[in-house]
Amino acid sequence: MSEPRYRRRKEERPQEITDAAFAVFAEKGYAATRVQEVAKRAGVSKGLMYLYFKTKEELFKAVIKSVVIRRVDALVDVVENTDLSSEEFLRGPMAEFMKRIPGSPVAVVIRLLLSEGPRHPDLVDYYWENVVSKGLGAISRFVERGIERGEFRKSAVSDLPQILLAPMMLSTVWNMLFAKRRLDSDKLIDTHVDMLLDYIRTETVRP
Amino acid sequence: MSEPRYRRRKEERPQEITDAAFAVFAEKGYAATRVQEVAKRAGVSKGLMYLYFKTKEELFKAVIKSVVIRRVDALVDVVENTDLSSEEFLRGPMAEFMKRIPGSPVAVVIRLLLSEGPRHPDLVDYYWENVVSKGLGAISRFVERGIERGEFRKSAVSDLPQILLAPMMLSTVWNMLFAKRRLDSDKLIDTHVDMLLDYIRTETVRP
Amino acid sequence: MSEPRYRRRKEERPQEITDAAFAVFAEKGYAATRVQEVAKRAGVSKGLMYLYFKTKEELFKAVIKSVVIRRVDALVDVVENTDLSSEEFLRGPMAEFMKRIPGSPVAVVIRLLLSEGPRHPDLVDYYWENVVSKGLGAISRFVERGIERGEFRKSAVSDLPQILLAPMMLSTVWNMLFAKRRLDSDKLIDTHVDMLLDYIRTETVRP
Amino acid sequence: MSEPRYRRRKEERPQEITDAAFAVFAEKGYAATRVQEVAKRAGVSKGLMYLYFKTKEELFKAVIKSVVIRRVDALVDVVENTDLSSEEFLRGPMAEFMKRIPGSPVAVVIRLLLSEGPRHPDLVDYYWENVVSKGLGAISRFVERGIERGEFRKSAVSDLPQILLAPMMLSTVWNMLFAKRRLDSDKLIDTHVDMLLDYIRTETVRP
DNA sequence: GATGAATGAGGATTCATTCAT
DNA sequence: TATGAATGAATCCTCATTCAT
Repeated sequence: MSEPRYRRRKEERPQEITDAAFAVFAEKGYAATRVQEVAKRAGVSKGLMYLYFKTKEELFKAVIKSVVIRRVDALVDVVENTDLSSEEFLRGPMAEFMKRIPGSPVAVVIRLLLSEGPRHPDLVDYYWENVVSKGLGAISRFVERGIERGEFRKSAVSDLPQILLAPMMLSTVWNMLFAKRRLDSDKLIDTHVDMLLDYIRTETVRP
Repeated sequence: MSEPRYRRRKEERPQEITDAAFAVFAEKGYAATRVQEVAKRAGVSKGLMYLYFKTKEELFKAVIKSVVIRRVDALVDVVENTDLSSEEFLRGPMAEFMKRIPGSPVAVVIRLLLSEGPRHPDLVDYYWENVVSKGLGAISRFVERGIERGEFRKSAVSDLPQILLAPMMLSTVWNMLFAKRRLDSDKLIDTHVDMLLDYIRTETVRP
Repeated sequence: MSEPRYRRRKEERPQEITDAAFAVFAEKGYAATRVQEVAKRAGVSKGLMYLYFKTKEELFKAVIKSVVIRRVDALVDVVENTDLSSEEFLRGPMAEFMKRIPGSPVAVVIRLLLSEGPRHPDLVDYYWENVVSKGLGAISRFVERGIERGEFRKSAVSDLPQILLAPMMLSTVWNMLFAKRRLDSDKLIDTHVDMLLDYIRTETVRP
Repeated sequence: MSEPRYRRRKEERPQEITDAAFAVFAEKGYAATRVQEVAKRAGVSKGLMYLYFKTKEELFKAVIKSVVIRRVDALVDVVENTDLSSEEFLRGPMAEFMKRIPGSPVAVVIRLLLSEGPRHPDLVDYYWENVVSKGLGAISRFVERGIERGEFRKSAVSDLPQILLAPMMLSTVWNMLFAKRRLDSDKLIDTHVDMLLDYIRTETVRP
């Protein structure tokens, strides 16, 4: 009697729409994206979209947030709860994480925020609070812990957690701009981690 | 003796227009920029714009190129002709250069290319050939020269000149997104140069 | 209780729009017609026009075709299926047909094709194939049949079906140019038919 | 000292401009003609054109009139002063005249008047008075004279001088529309003259 | 709830005309 | 005079949003 499939779709609609929207925004950017096109990809009528999202801008915000929400705390949790040594953590989970970013939805979000950010300061704030500040906080704590444990020495890195992320950022931008000129993103990040460890490790490894 | 309605200034117009266009594009991005608005800022009528640039797109390309043209070879020349030691050069002119980028028109170009690039592959190619490939080439040669001179050891950096630019890139993106959350860009770059030198220098300095 | 802002009438719209467009094109010609004005006359918004016709040109073509389609085969059928004698047919249905043209939409189409034809060769071809060539073919067959039946003699008219239509054409152009200087179109055509019959009939009527 | 070539050009300018304008109008029609393009073809600057013709419309009128002025009275004179028999005149000079029209500037004028006429009633009046009414008047007088001389019988043709011009008109329109589908214009006119003579001649020629 | 027909403000572009040089 | 740089009204077309069905 009941129509569970229909009911189910109804609940999943917003997600389906933001997914479709994400895909189109990623491809064309905000301005060049037609609401119509998003509706089509979501398999939904234009009118229905406006039932869930009052304007194109609101849809845009929902898209950004939906991507962010799914990622937040992914890394943070691991940082706090790992029992690896600092070096092992950096070379392992941390490097893995950084290598994944350039090809991930986060890259798309960065691009979208770069172009639309100025007109959506609230979105930027949202991104800052939920992603960047949390992430940087975790890195800072990680470095402090390394120092406390005697694994790391004191250095400017303590105040500049961003330095860890620099190659990830470069790789992300590179991929978006010069996709056809390959950059060995993994090697870049590994080398940077090597370099960083040489720099902040207490025991000197090089002979 | 009323003011003349306009001045004839054929020579200066293109520059005046691209300058105004750069400002507006920087502020609003390509899509959100109205040709009308550019005209207004250039102190020129809408119609005149089309006398110098056939379409909005052509204007966009001209703007990008005008920025690029003015910068090209700035760094490259110095790299080739300096008589500083490799370390001095890195800490001096090279660091200076990298510190200037985030606040320069180049940052704007990067943002514009990130959002409009996919629809203007020729522009991206242009940027690649005139800026990125030249710059990376110069860095590569600089590293090789350091090795030949016995100042640097062989390392992954030889194949990854990008690693040198990573903090500059991060700083650039950071500034565009989080202008209000200050990042000590200079310290970031200096620290990175320290780290890099530690990594590739032949004589170990740390005790 | 207020009037609805608009009605949904997908089926009727194209016809309504081409009808309105025909009227405006007839009055002002293609170039001087504003899409806006057509919309207004059709009681429709500007935007809706573009839902049914992608460009002003496409609308133009649709208008021409809609007029043509409604007329095609009107005469042709009668020619093929009449059981009147050739003379009766010429003086009756054929003369009737020719007298109607100058005041009909076909006259407007001719005017539009004359001014816009060079830029729409496909339209001219369409008009040729669907109207002119069919019509001339029918006239040719009619003359041949008259000869076979012994009603008409062989003459240059067999190869020049256009000669029959000459006064119709003159009348059409006259009306469009000199509407205010009356031309007795009917008498012109009747006289021409008289003349033609005298010329091609086998039995000499005049004493 | 003096600059005769310069002076001479100055006097010929209006003619040169209307000639160039005629060519462009003939090719593109009034609306699609750019003043710029006319200036270019006349080898003159845009600004100078406006010294001779205050607006594009005025230029248009001048063009029409310049064509008309050169033709007026061409035929008329001959009609009045010939010493040929009526039949000889019809088969000779008159037929020649009609055969020339379809390929002459007059054809262009007709096309232009058809499309722009409604917005230039004064031009149409001008054309009427200087060309059509004179021409028709001459034909009428010619027919009357034939009757007086006993060469022609009384007929409807007396009141319908247009009937003589019908094939010329058809040929003219045909050429403008269907240039690529050849019509034997000369044969059409000759046949029509045959037909007409058979119709209005007093002595019956056919056996 | 769904749909997509209908709306109309907004933006790029053209081109007749003006006017500083 | 003669030029063509400069103007801006006018026009086509797009697309986010609404709303009758």
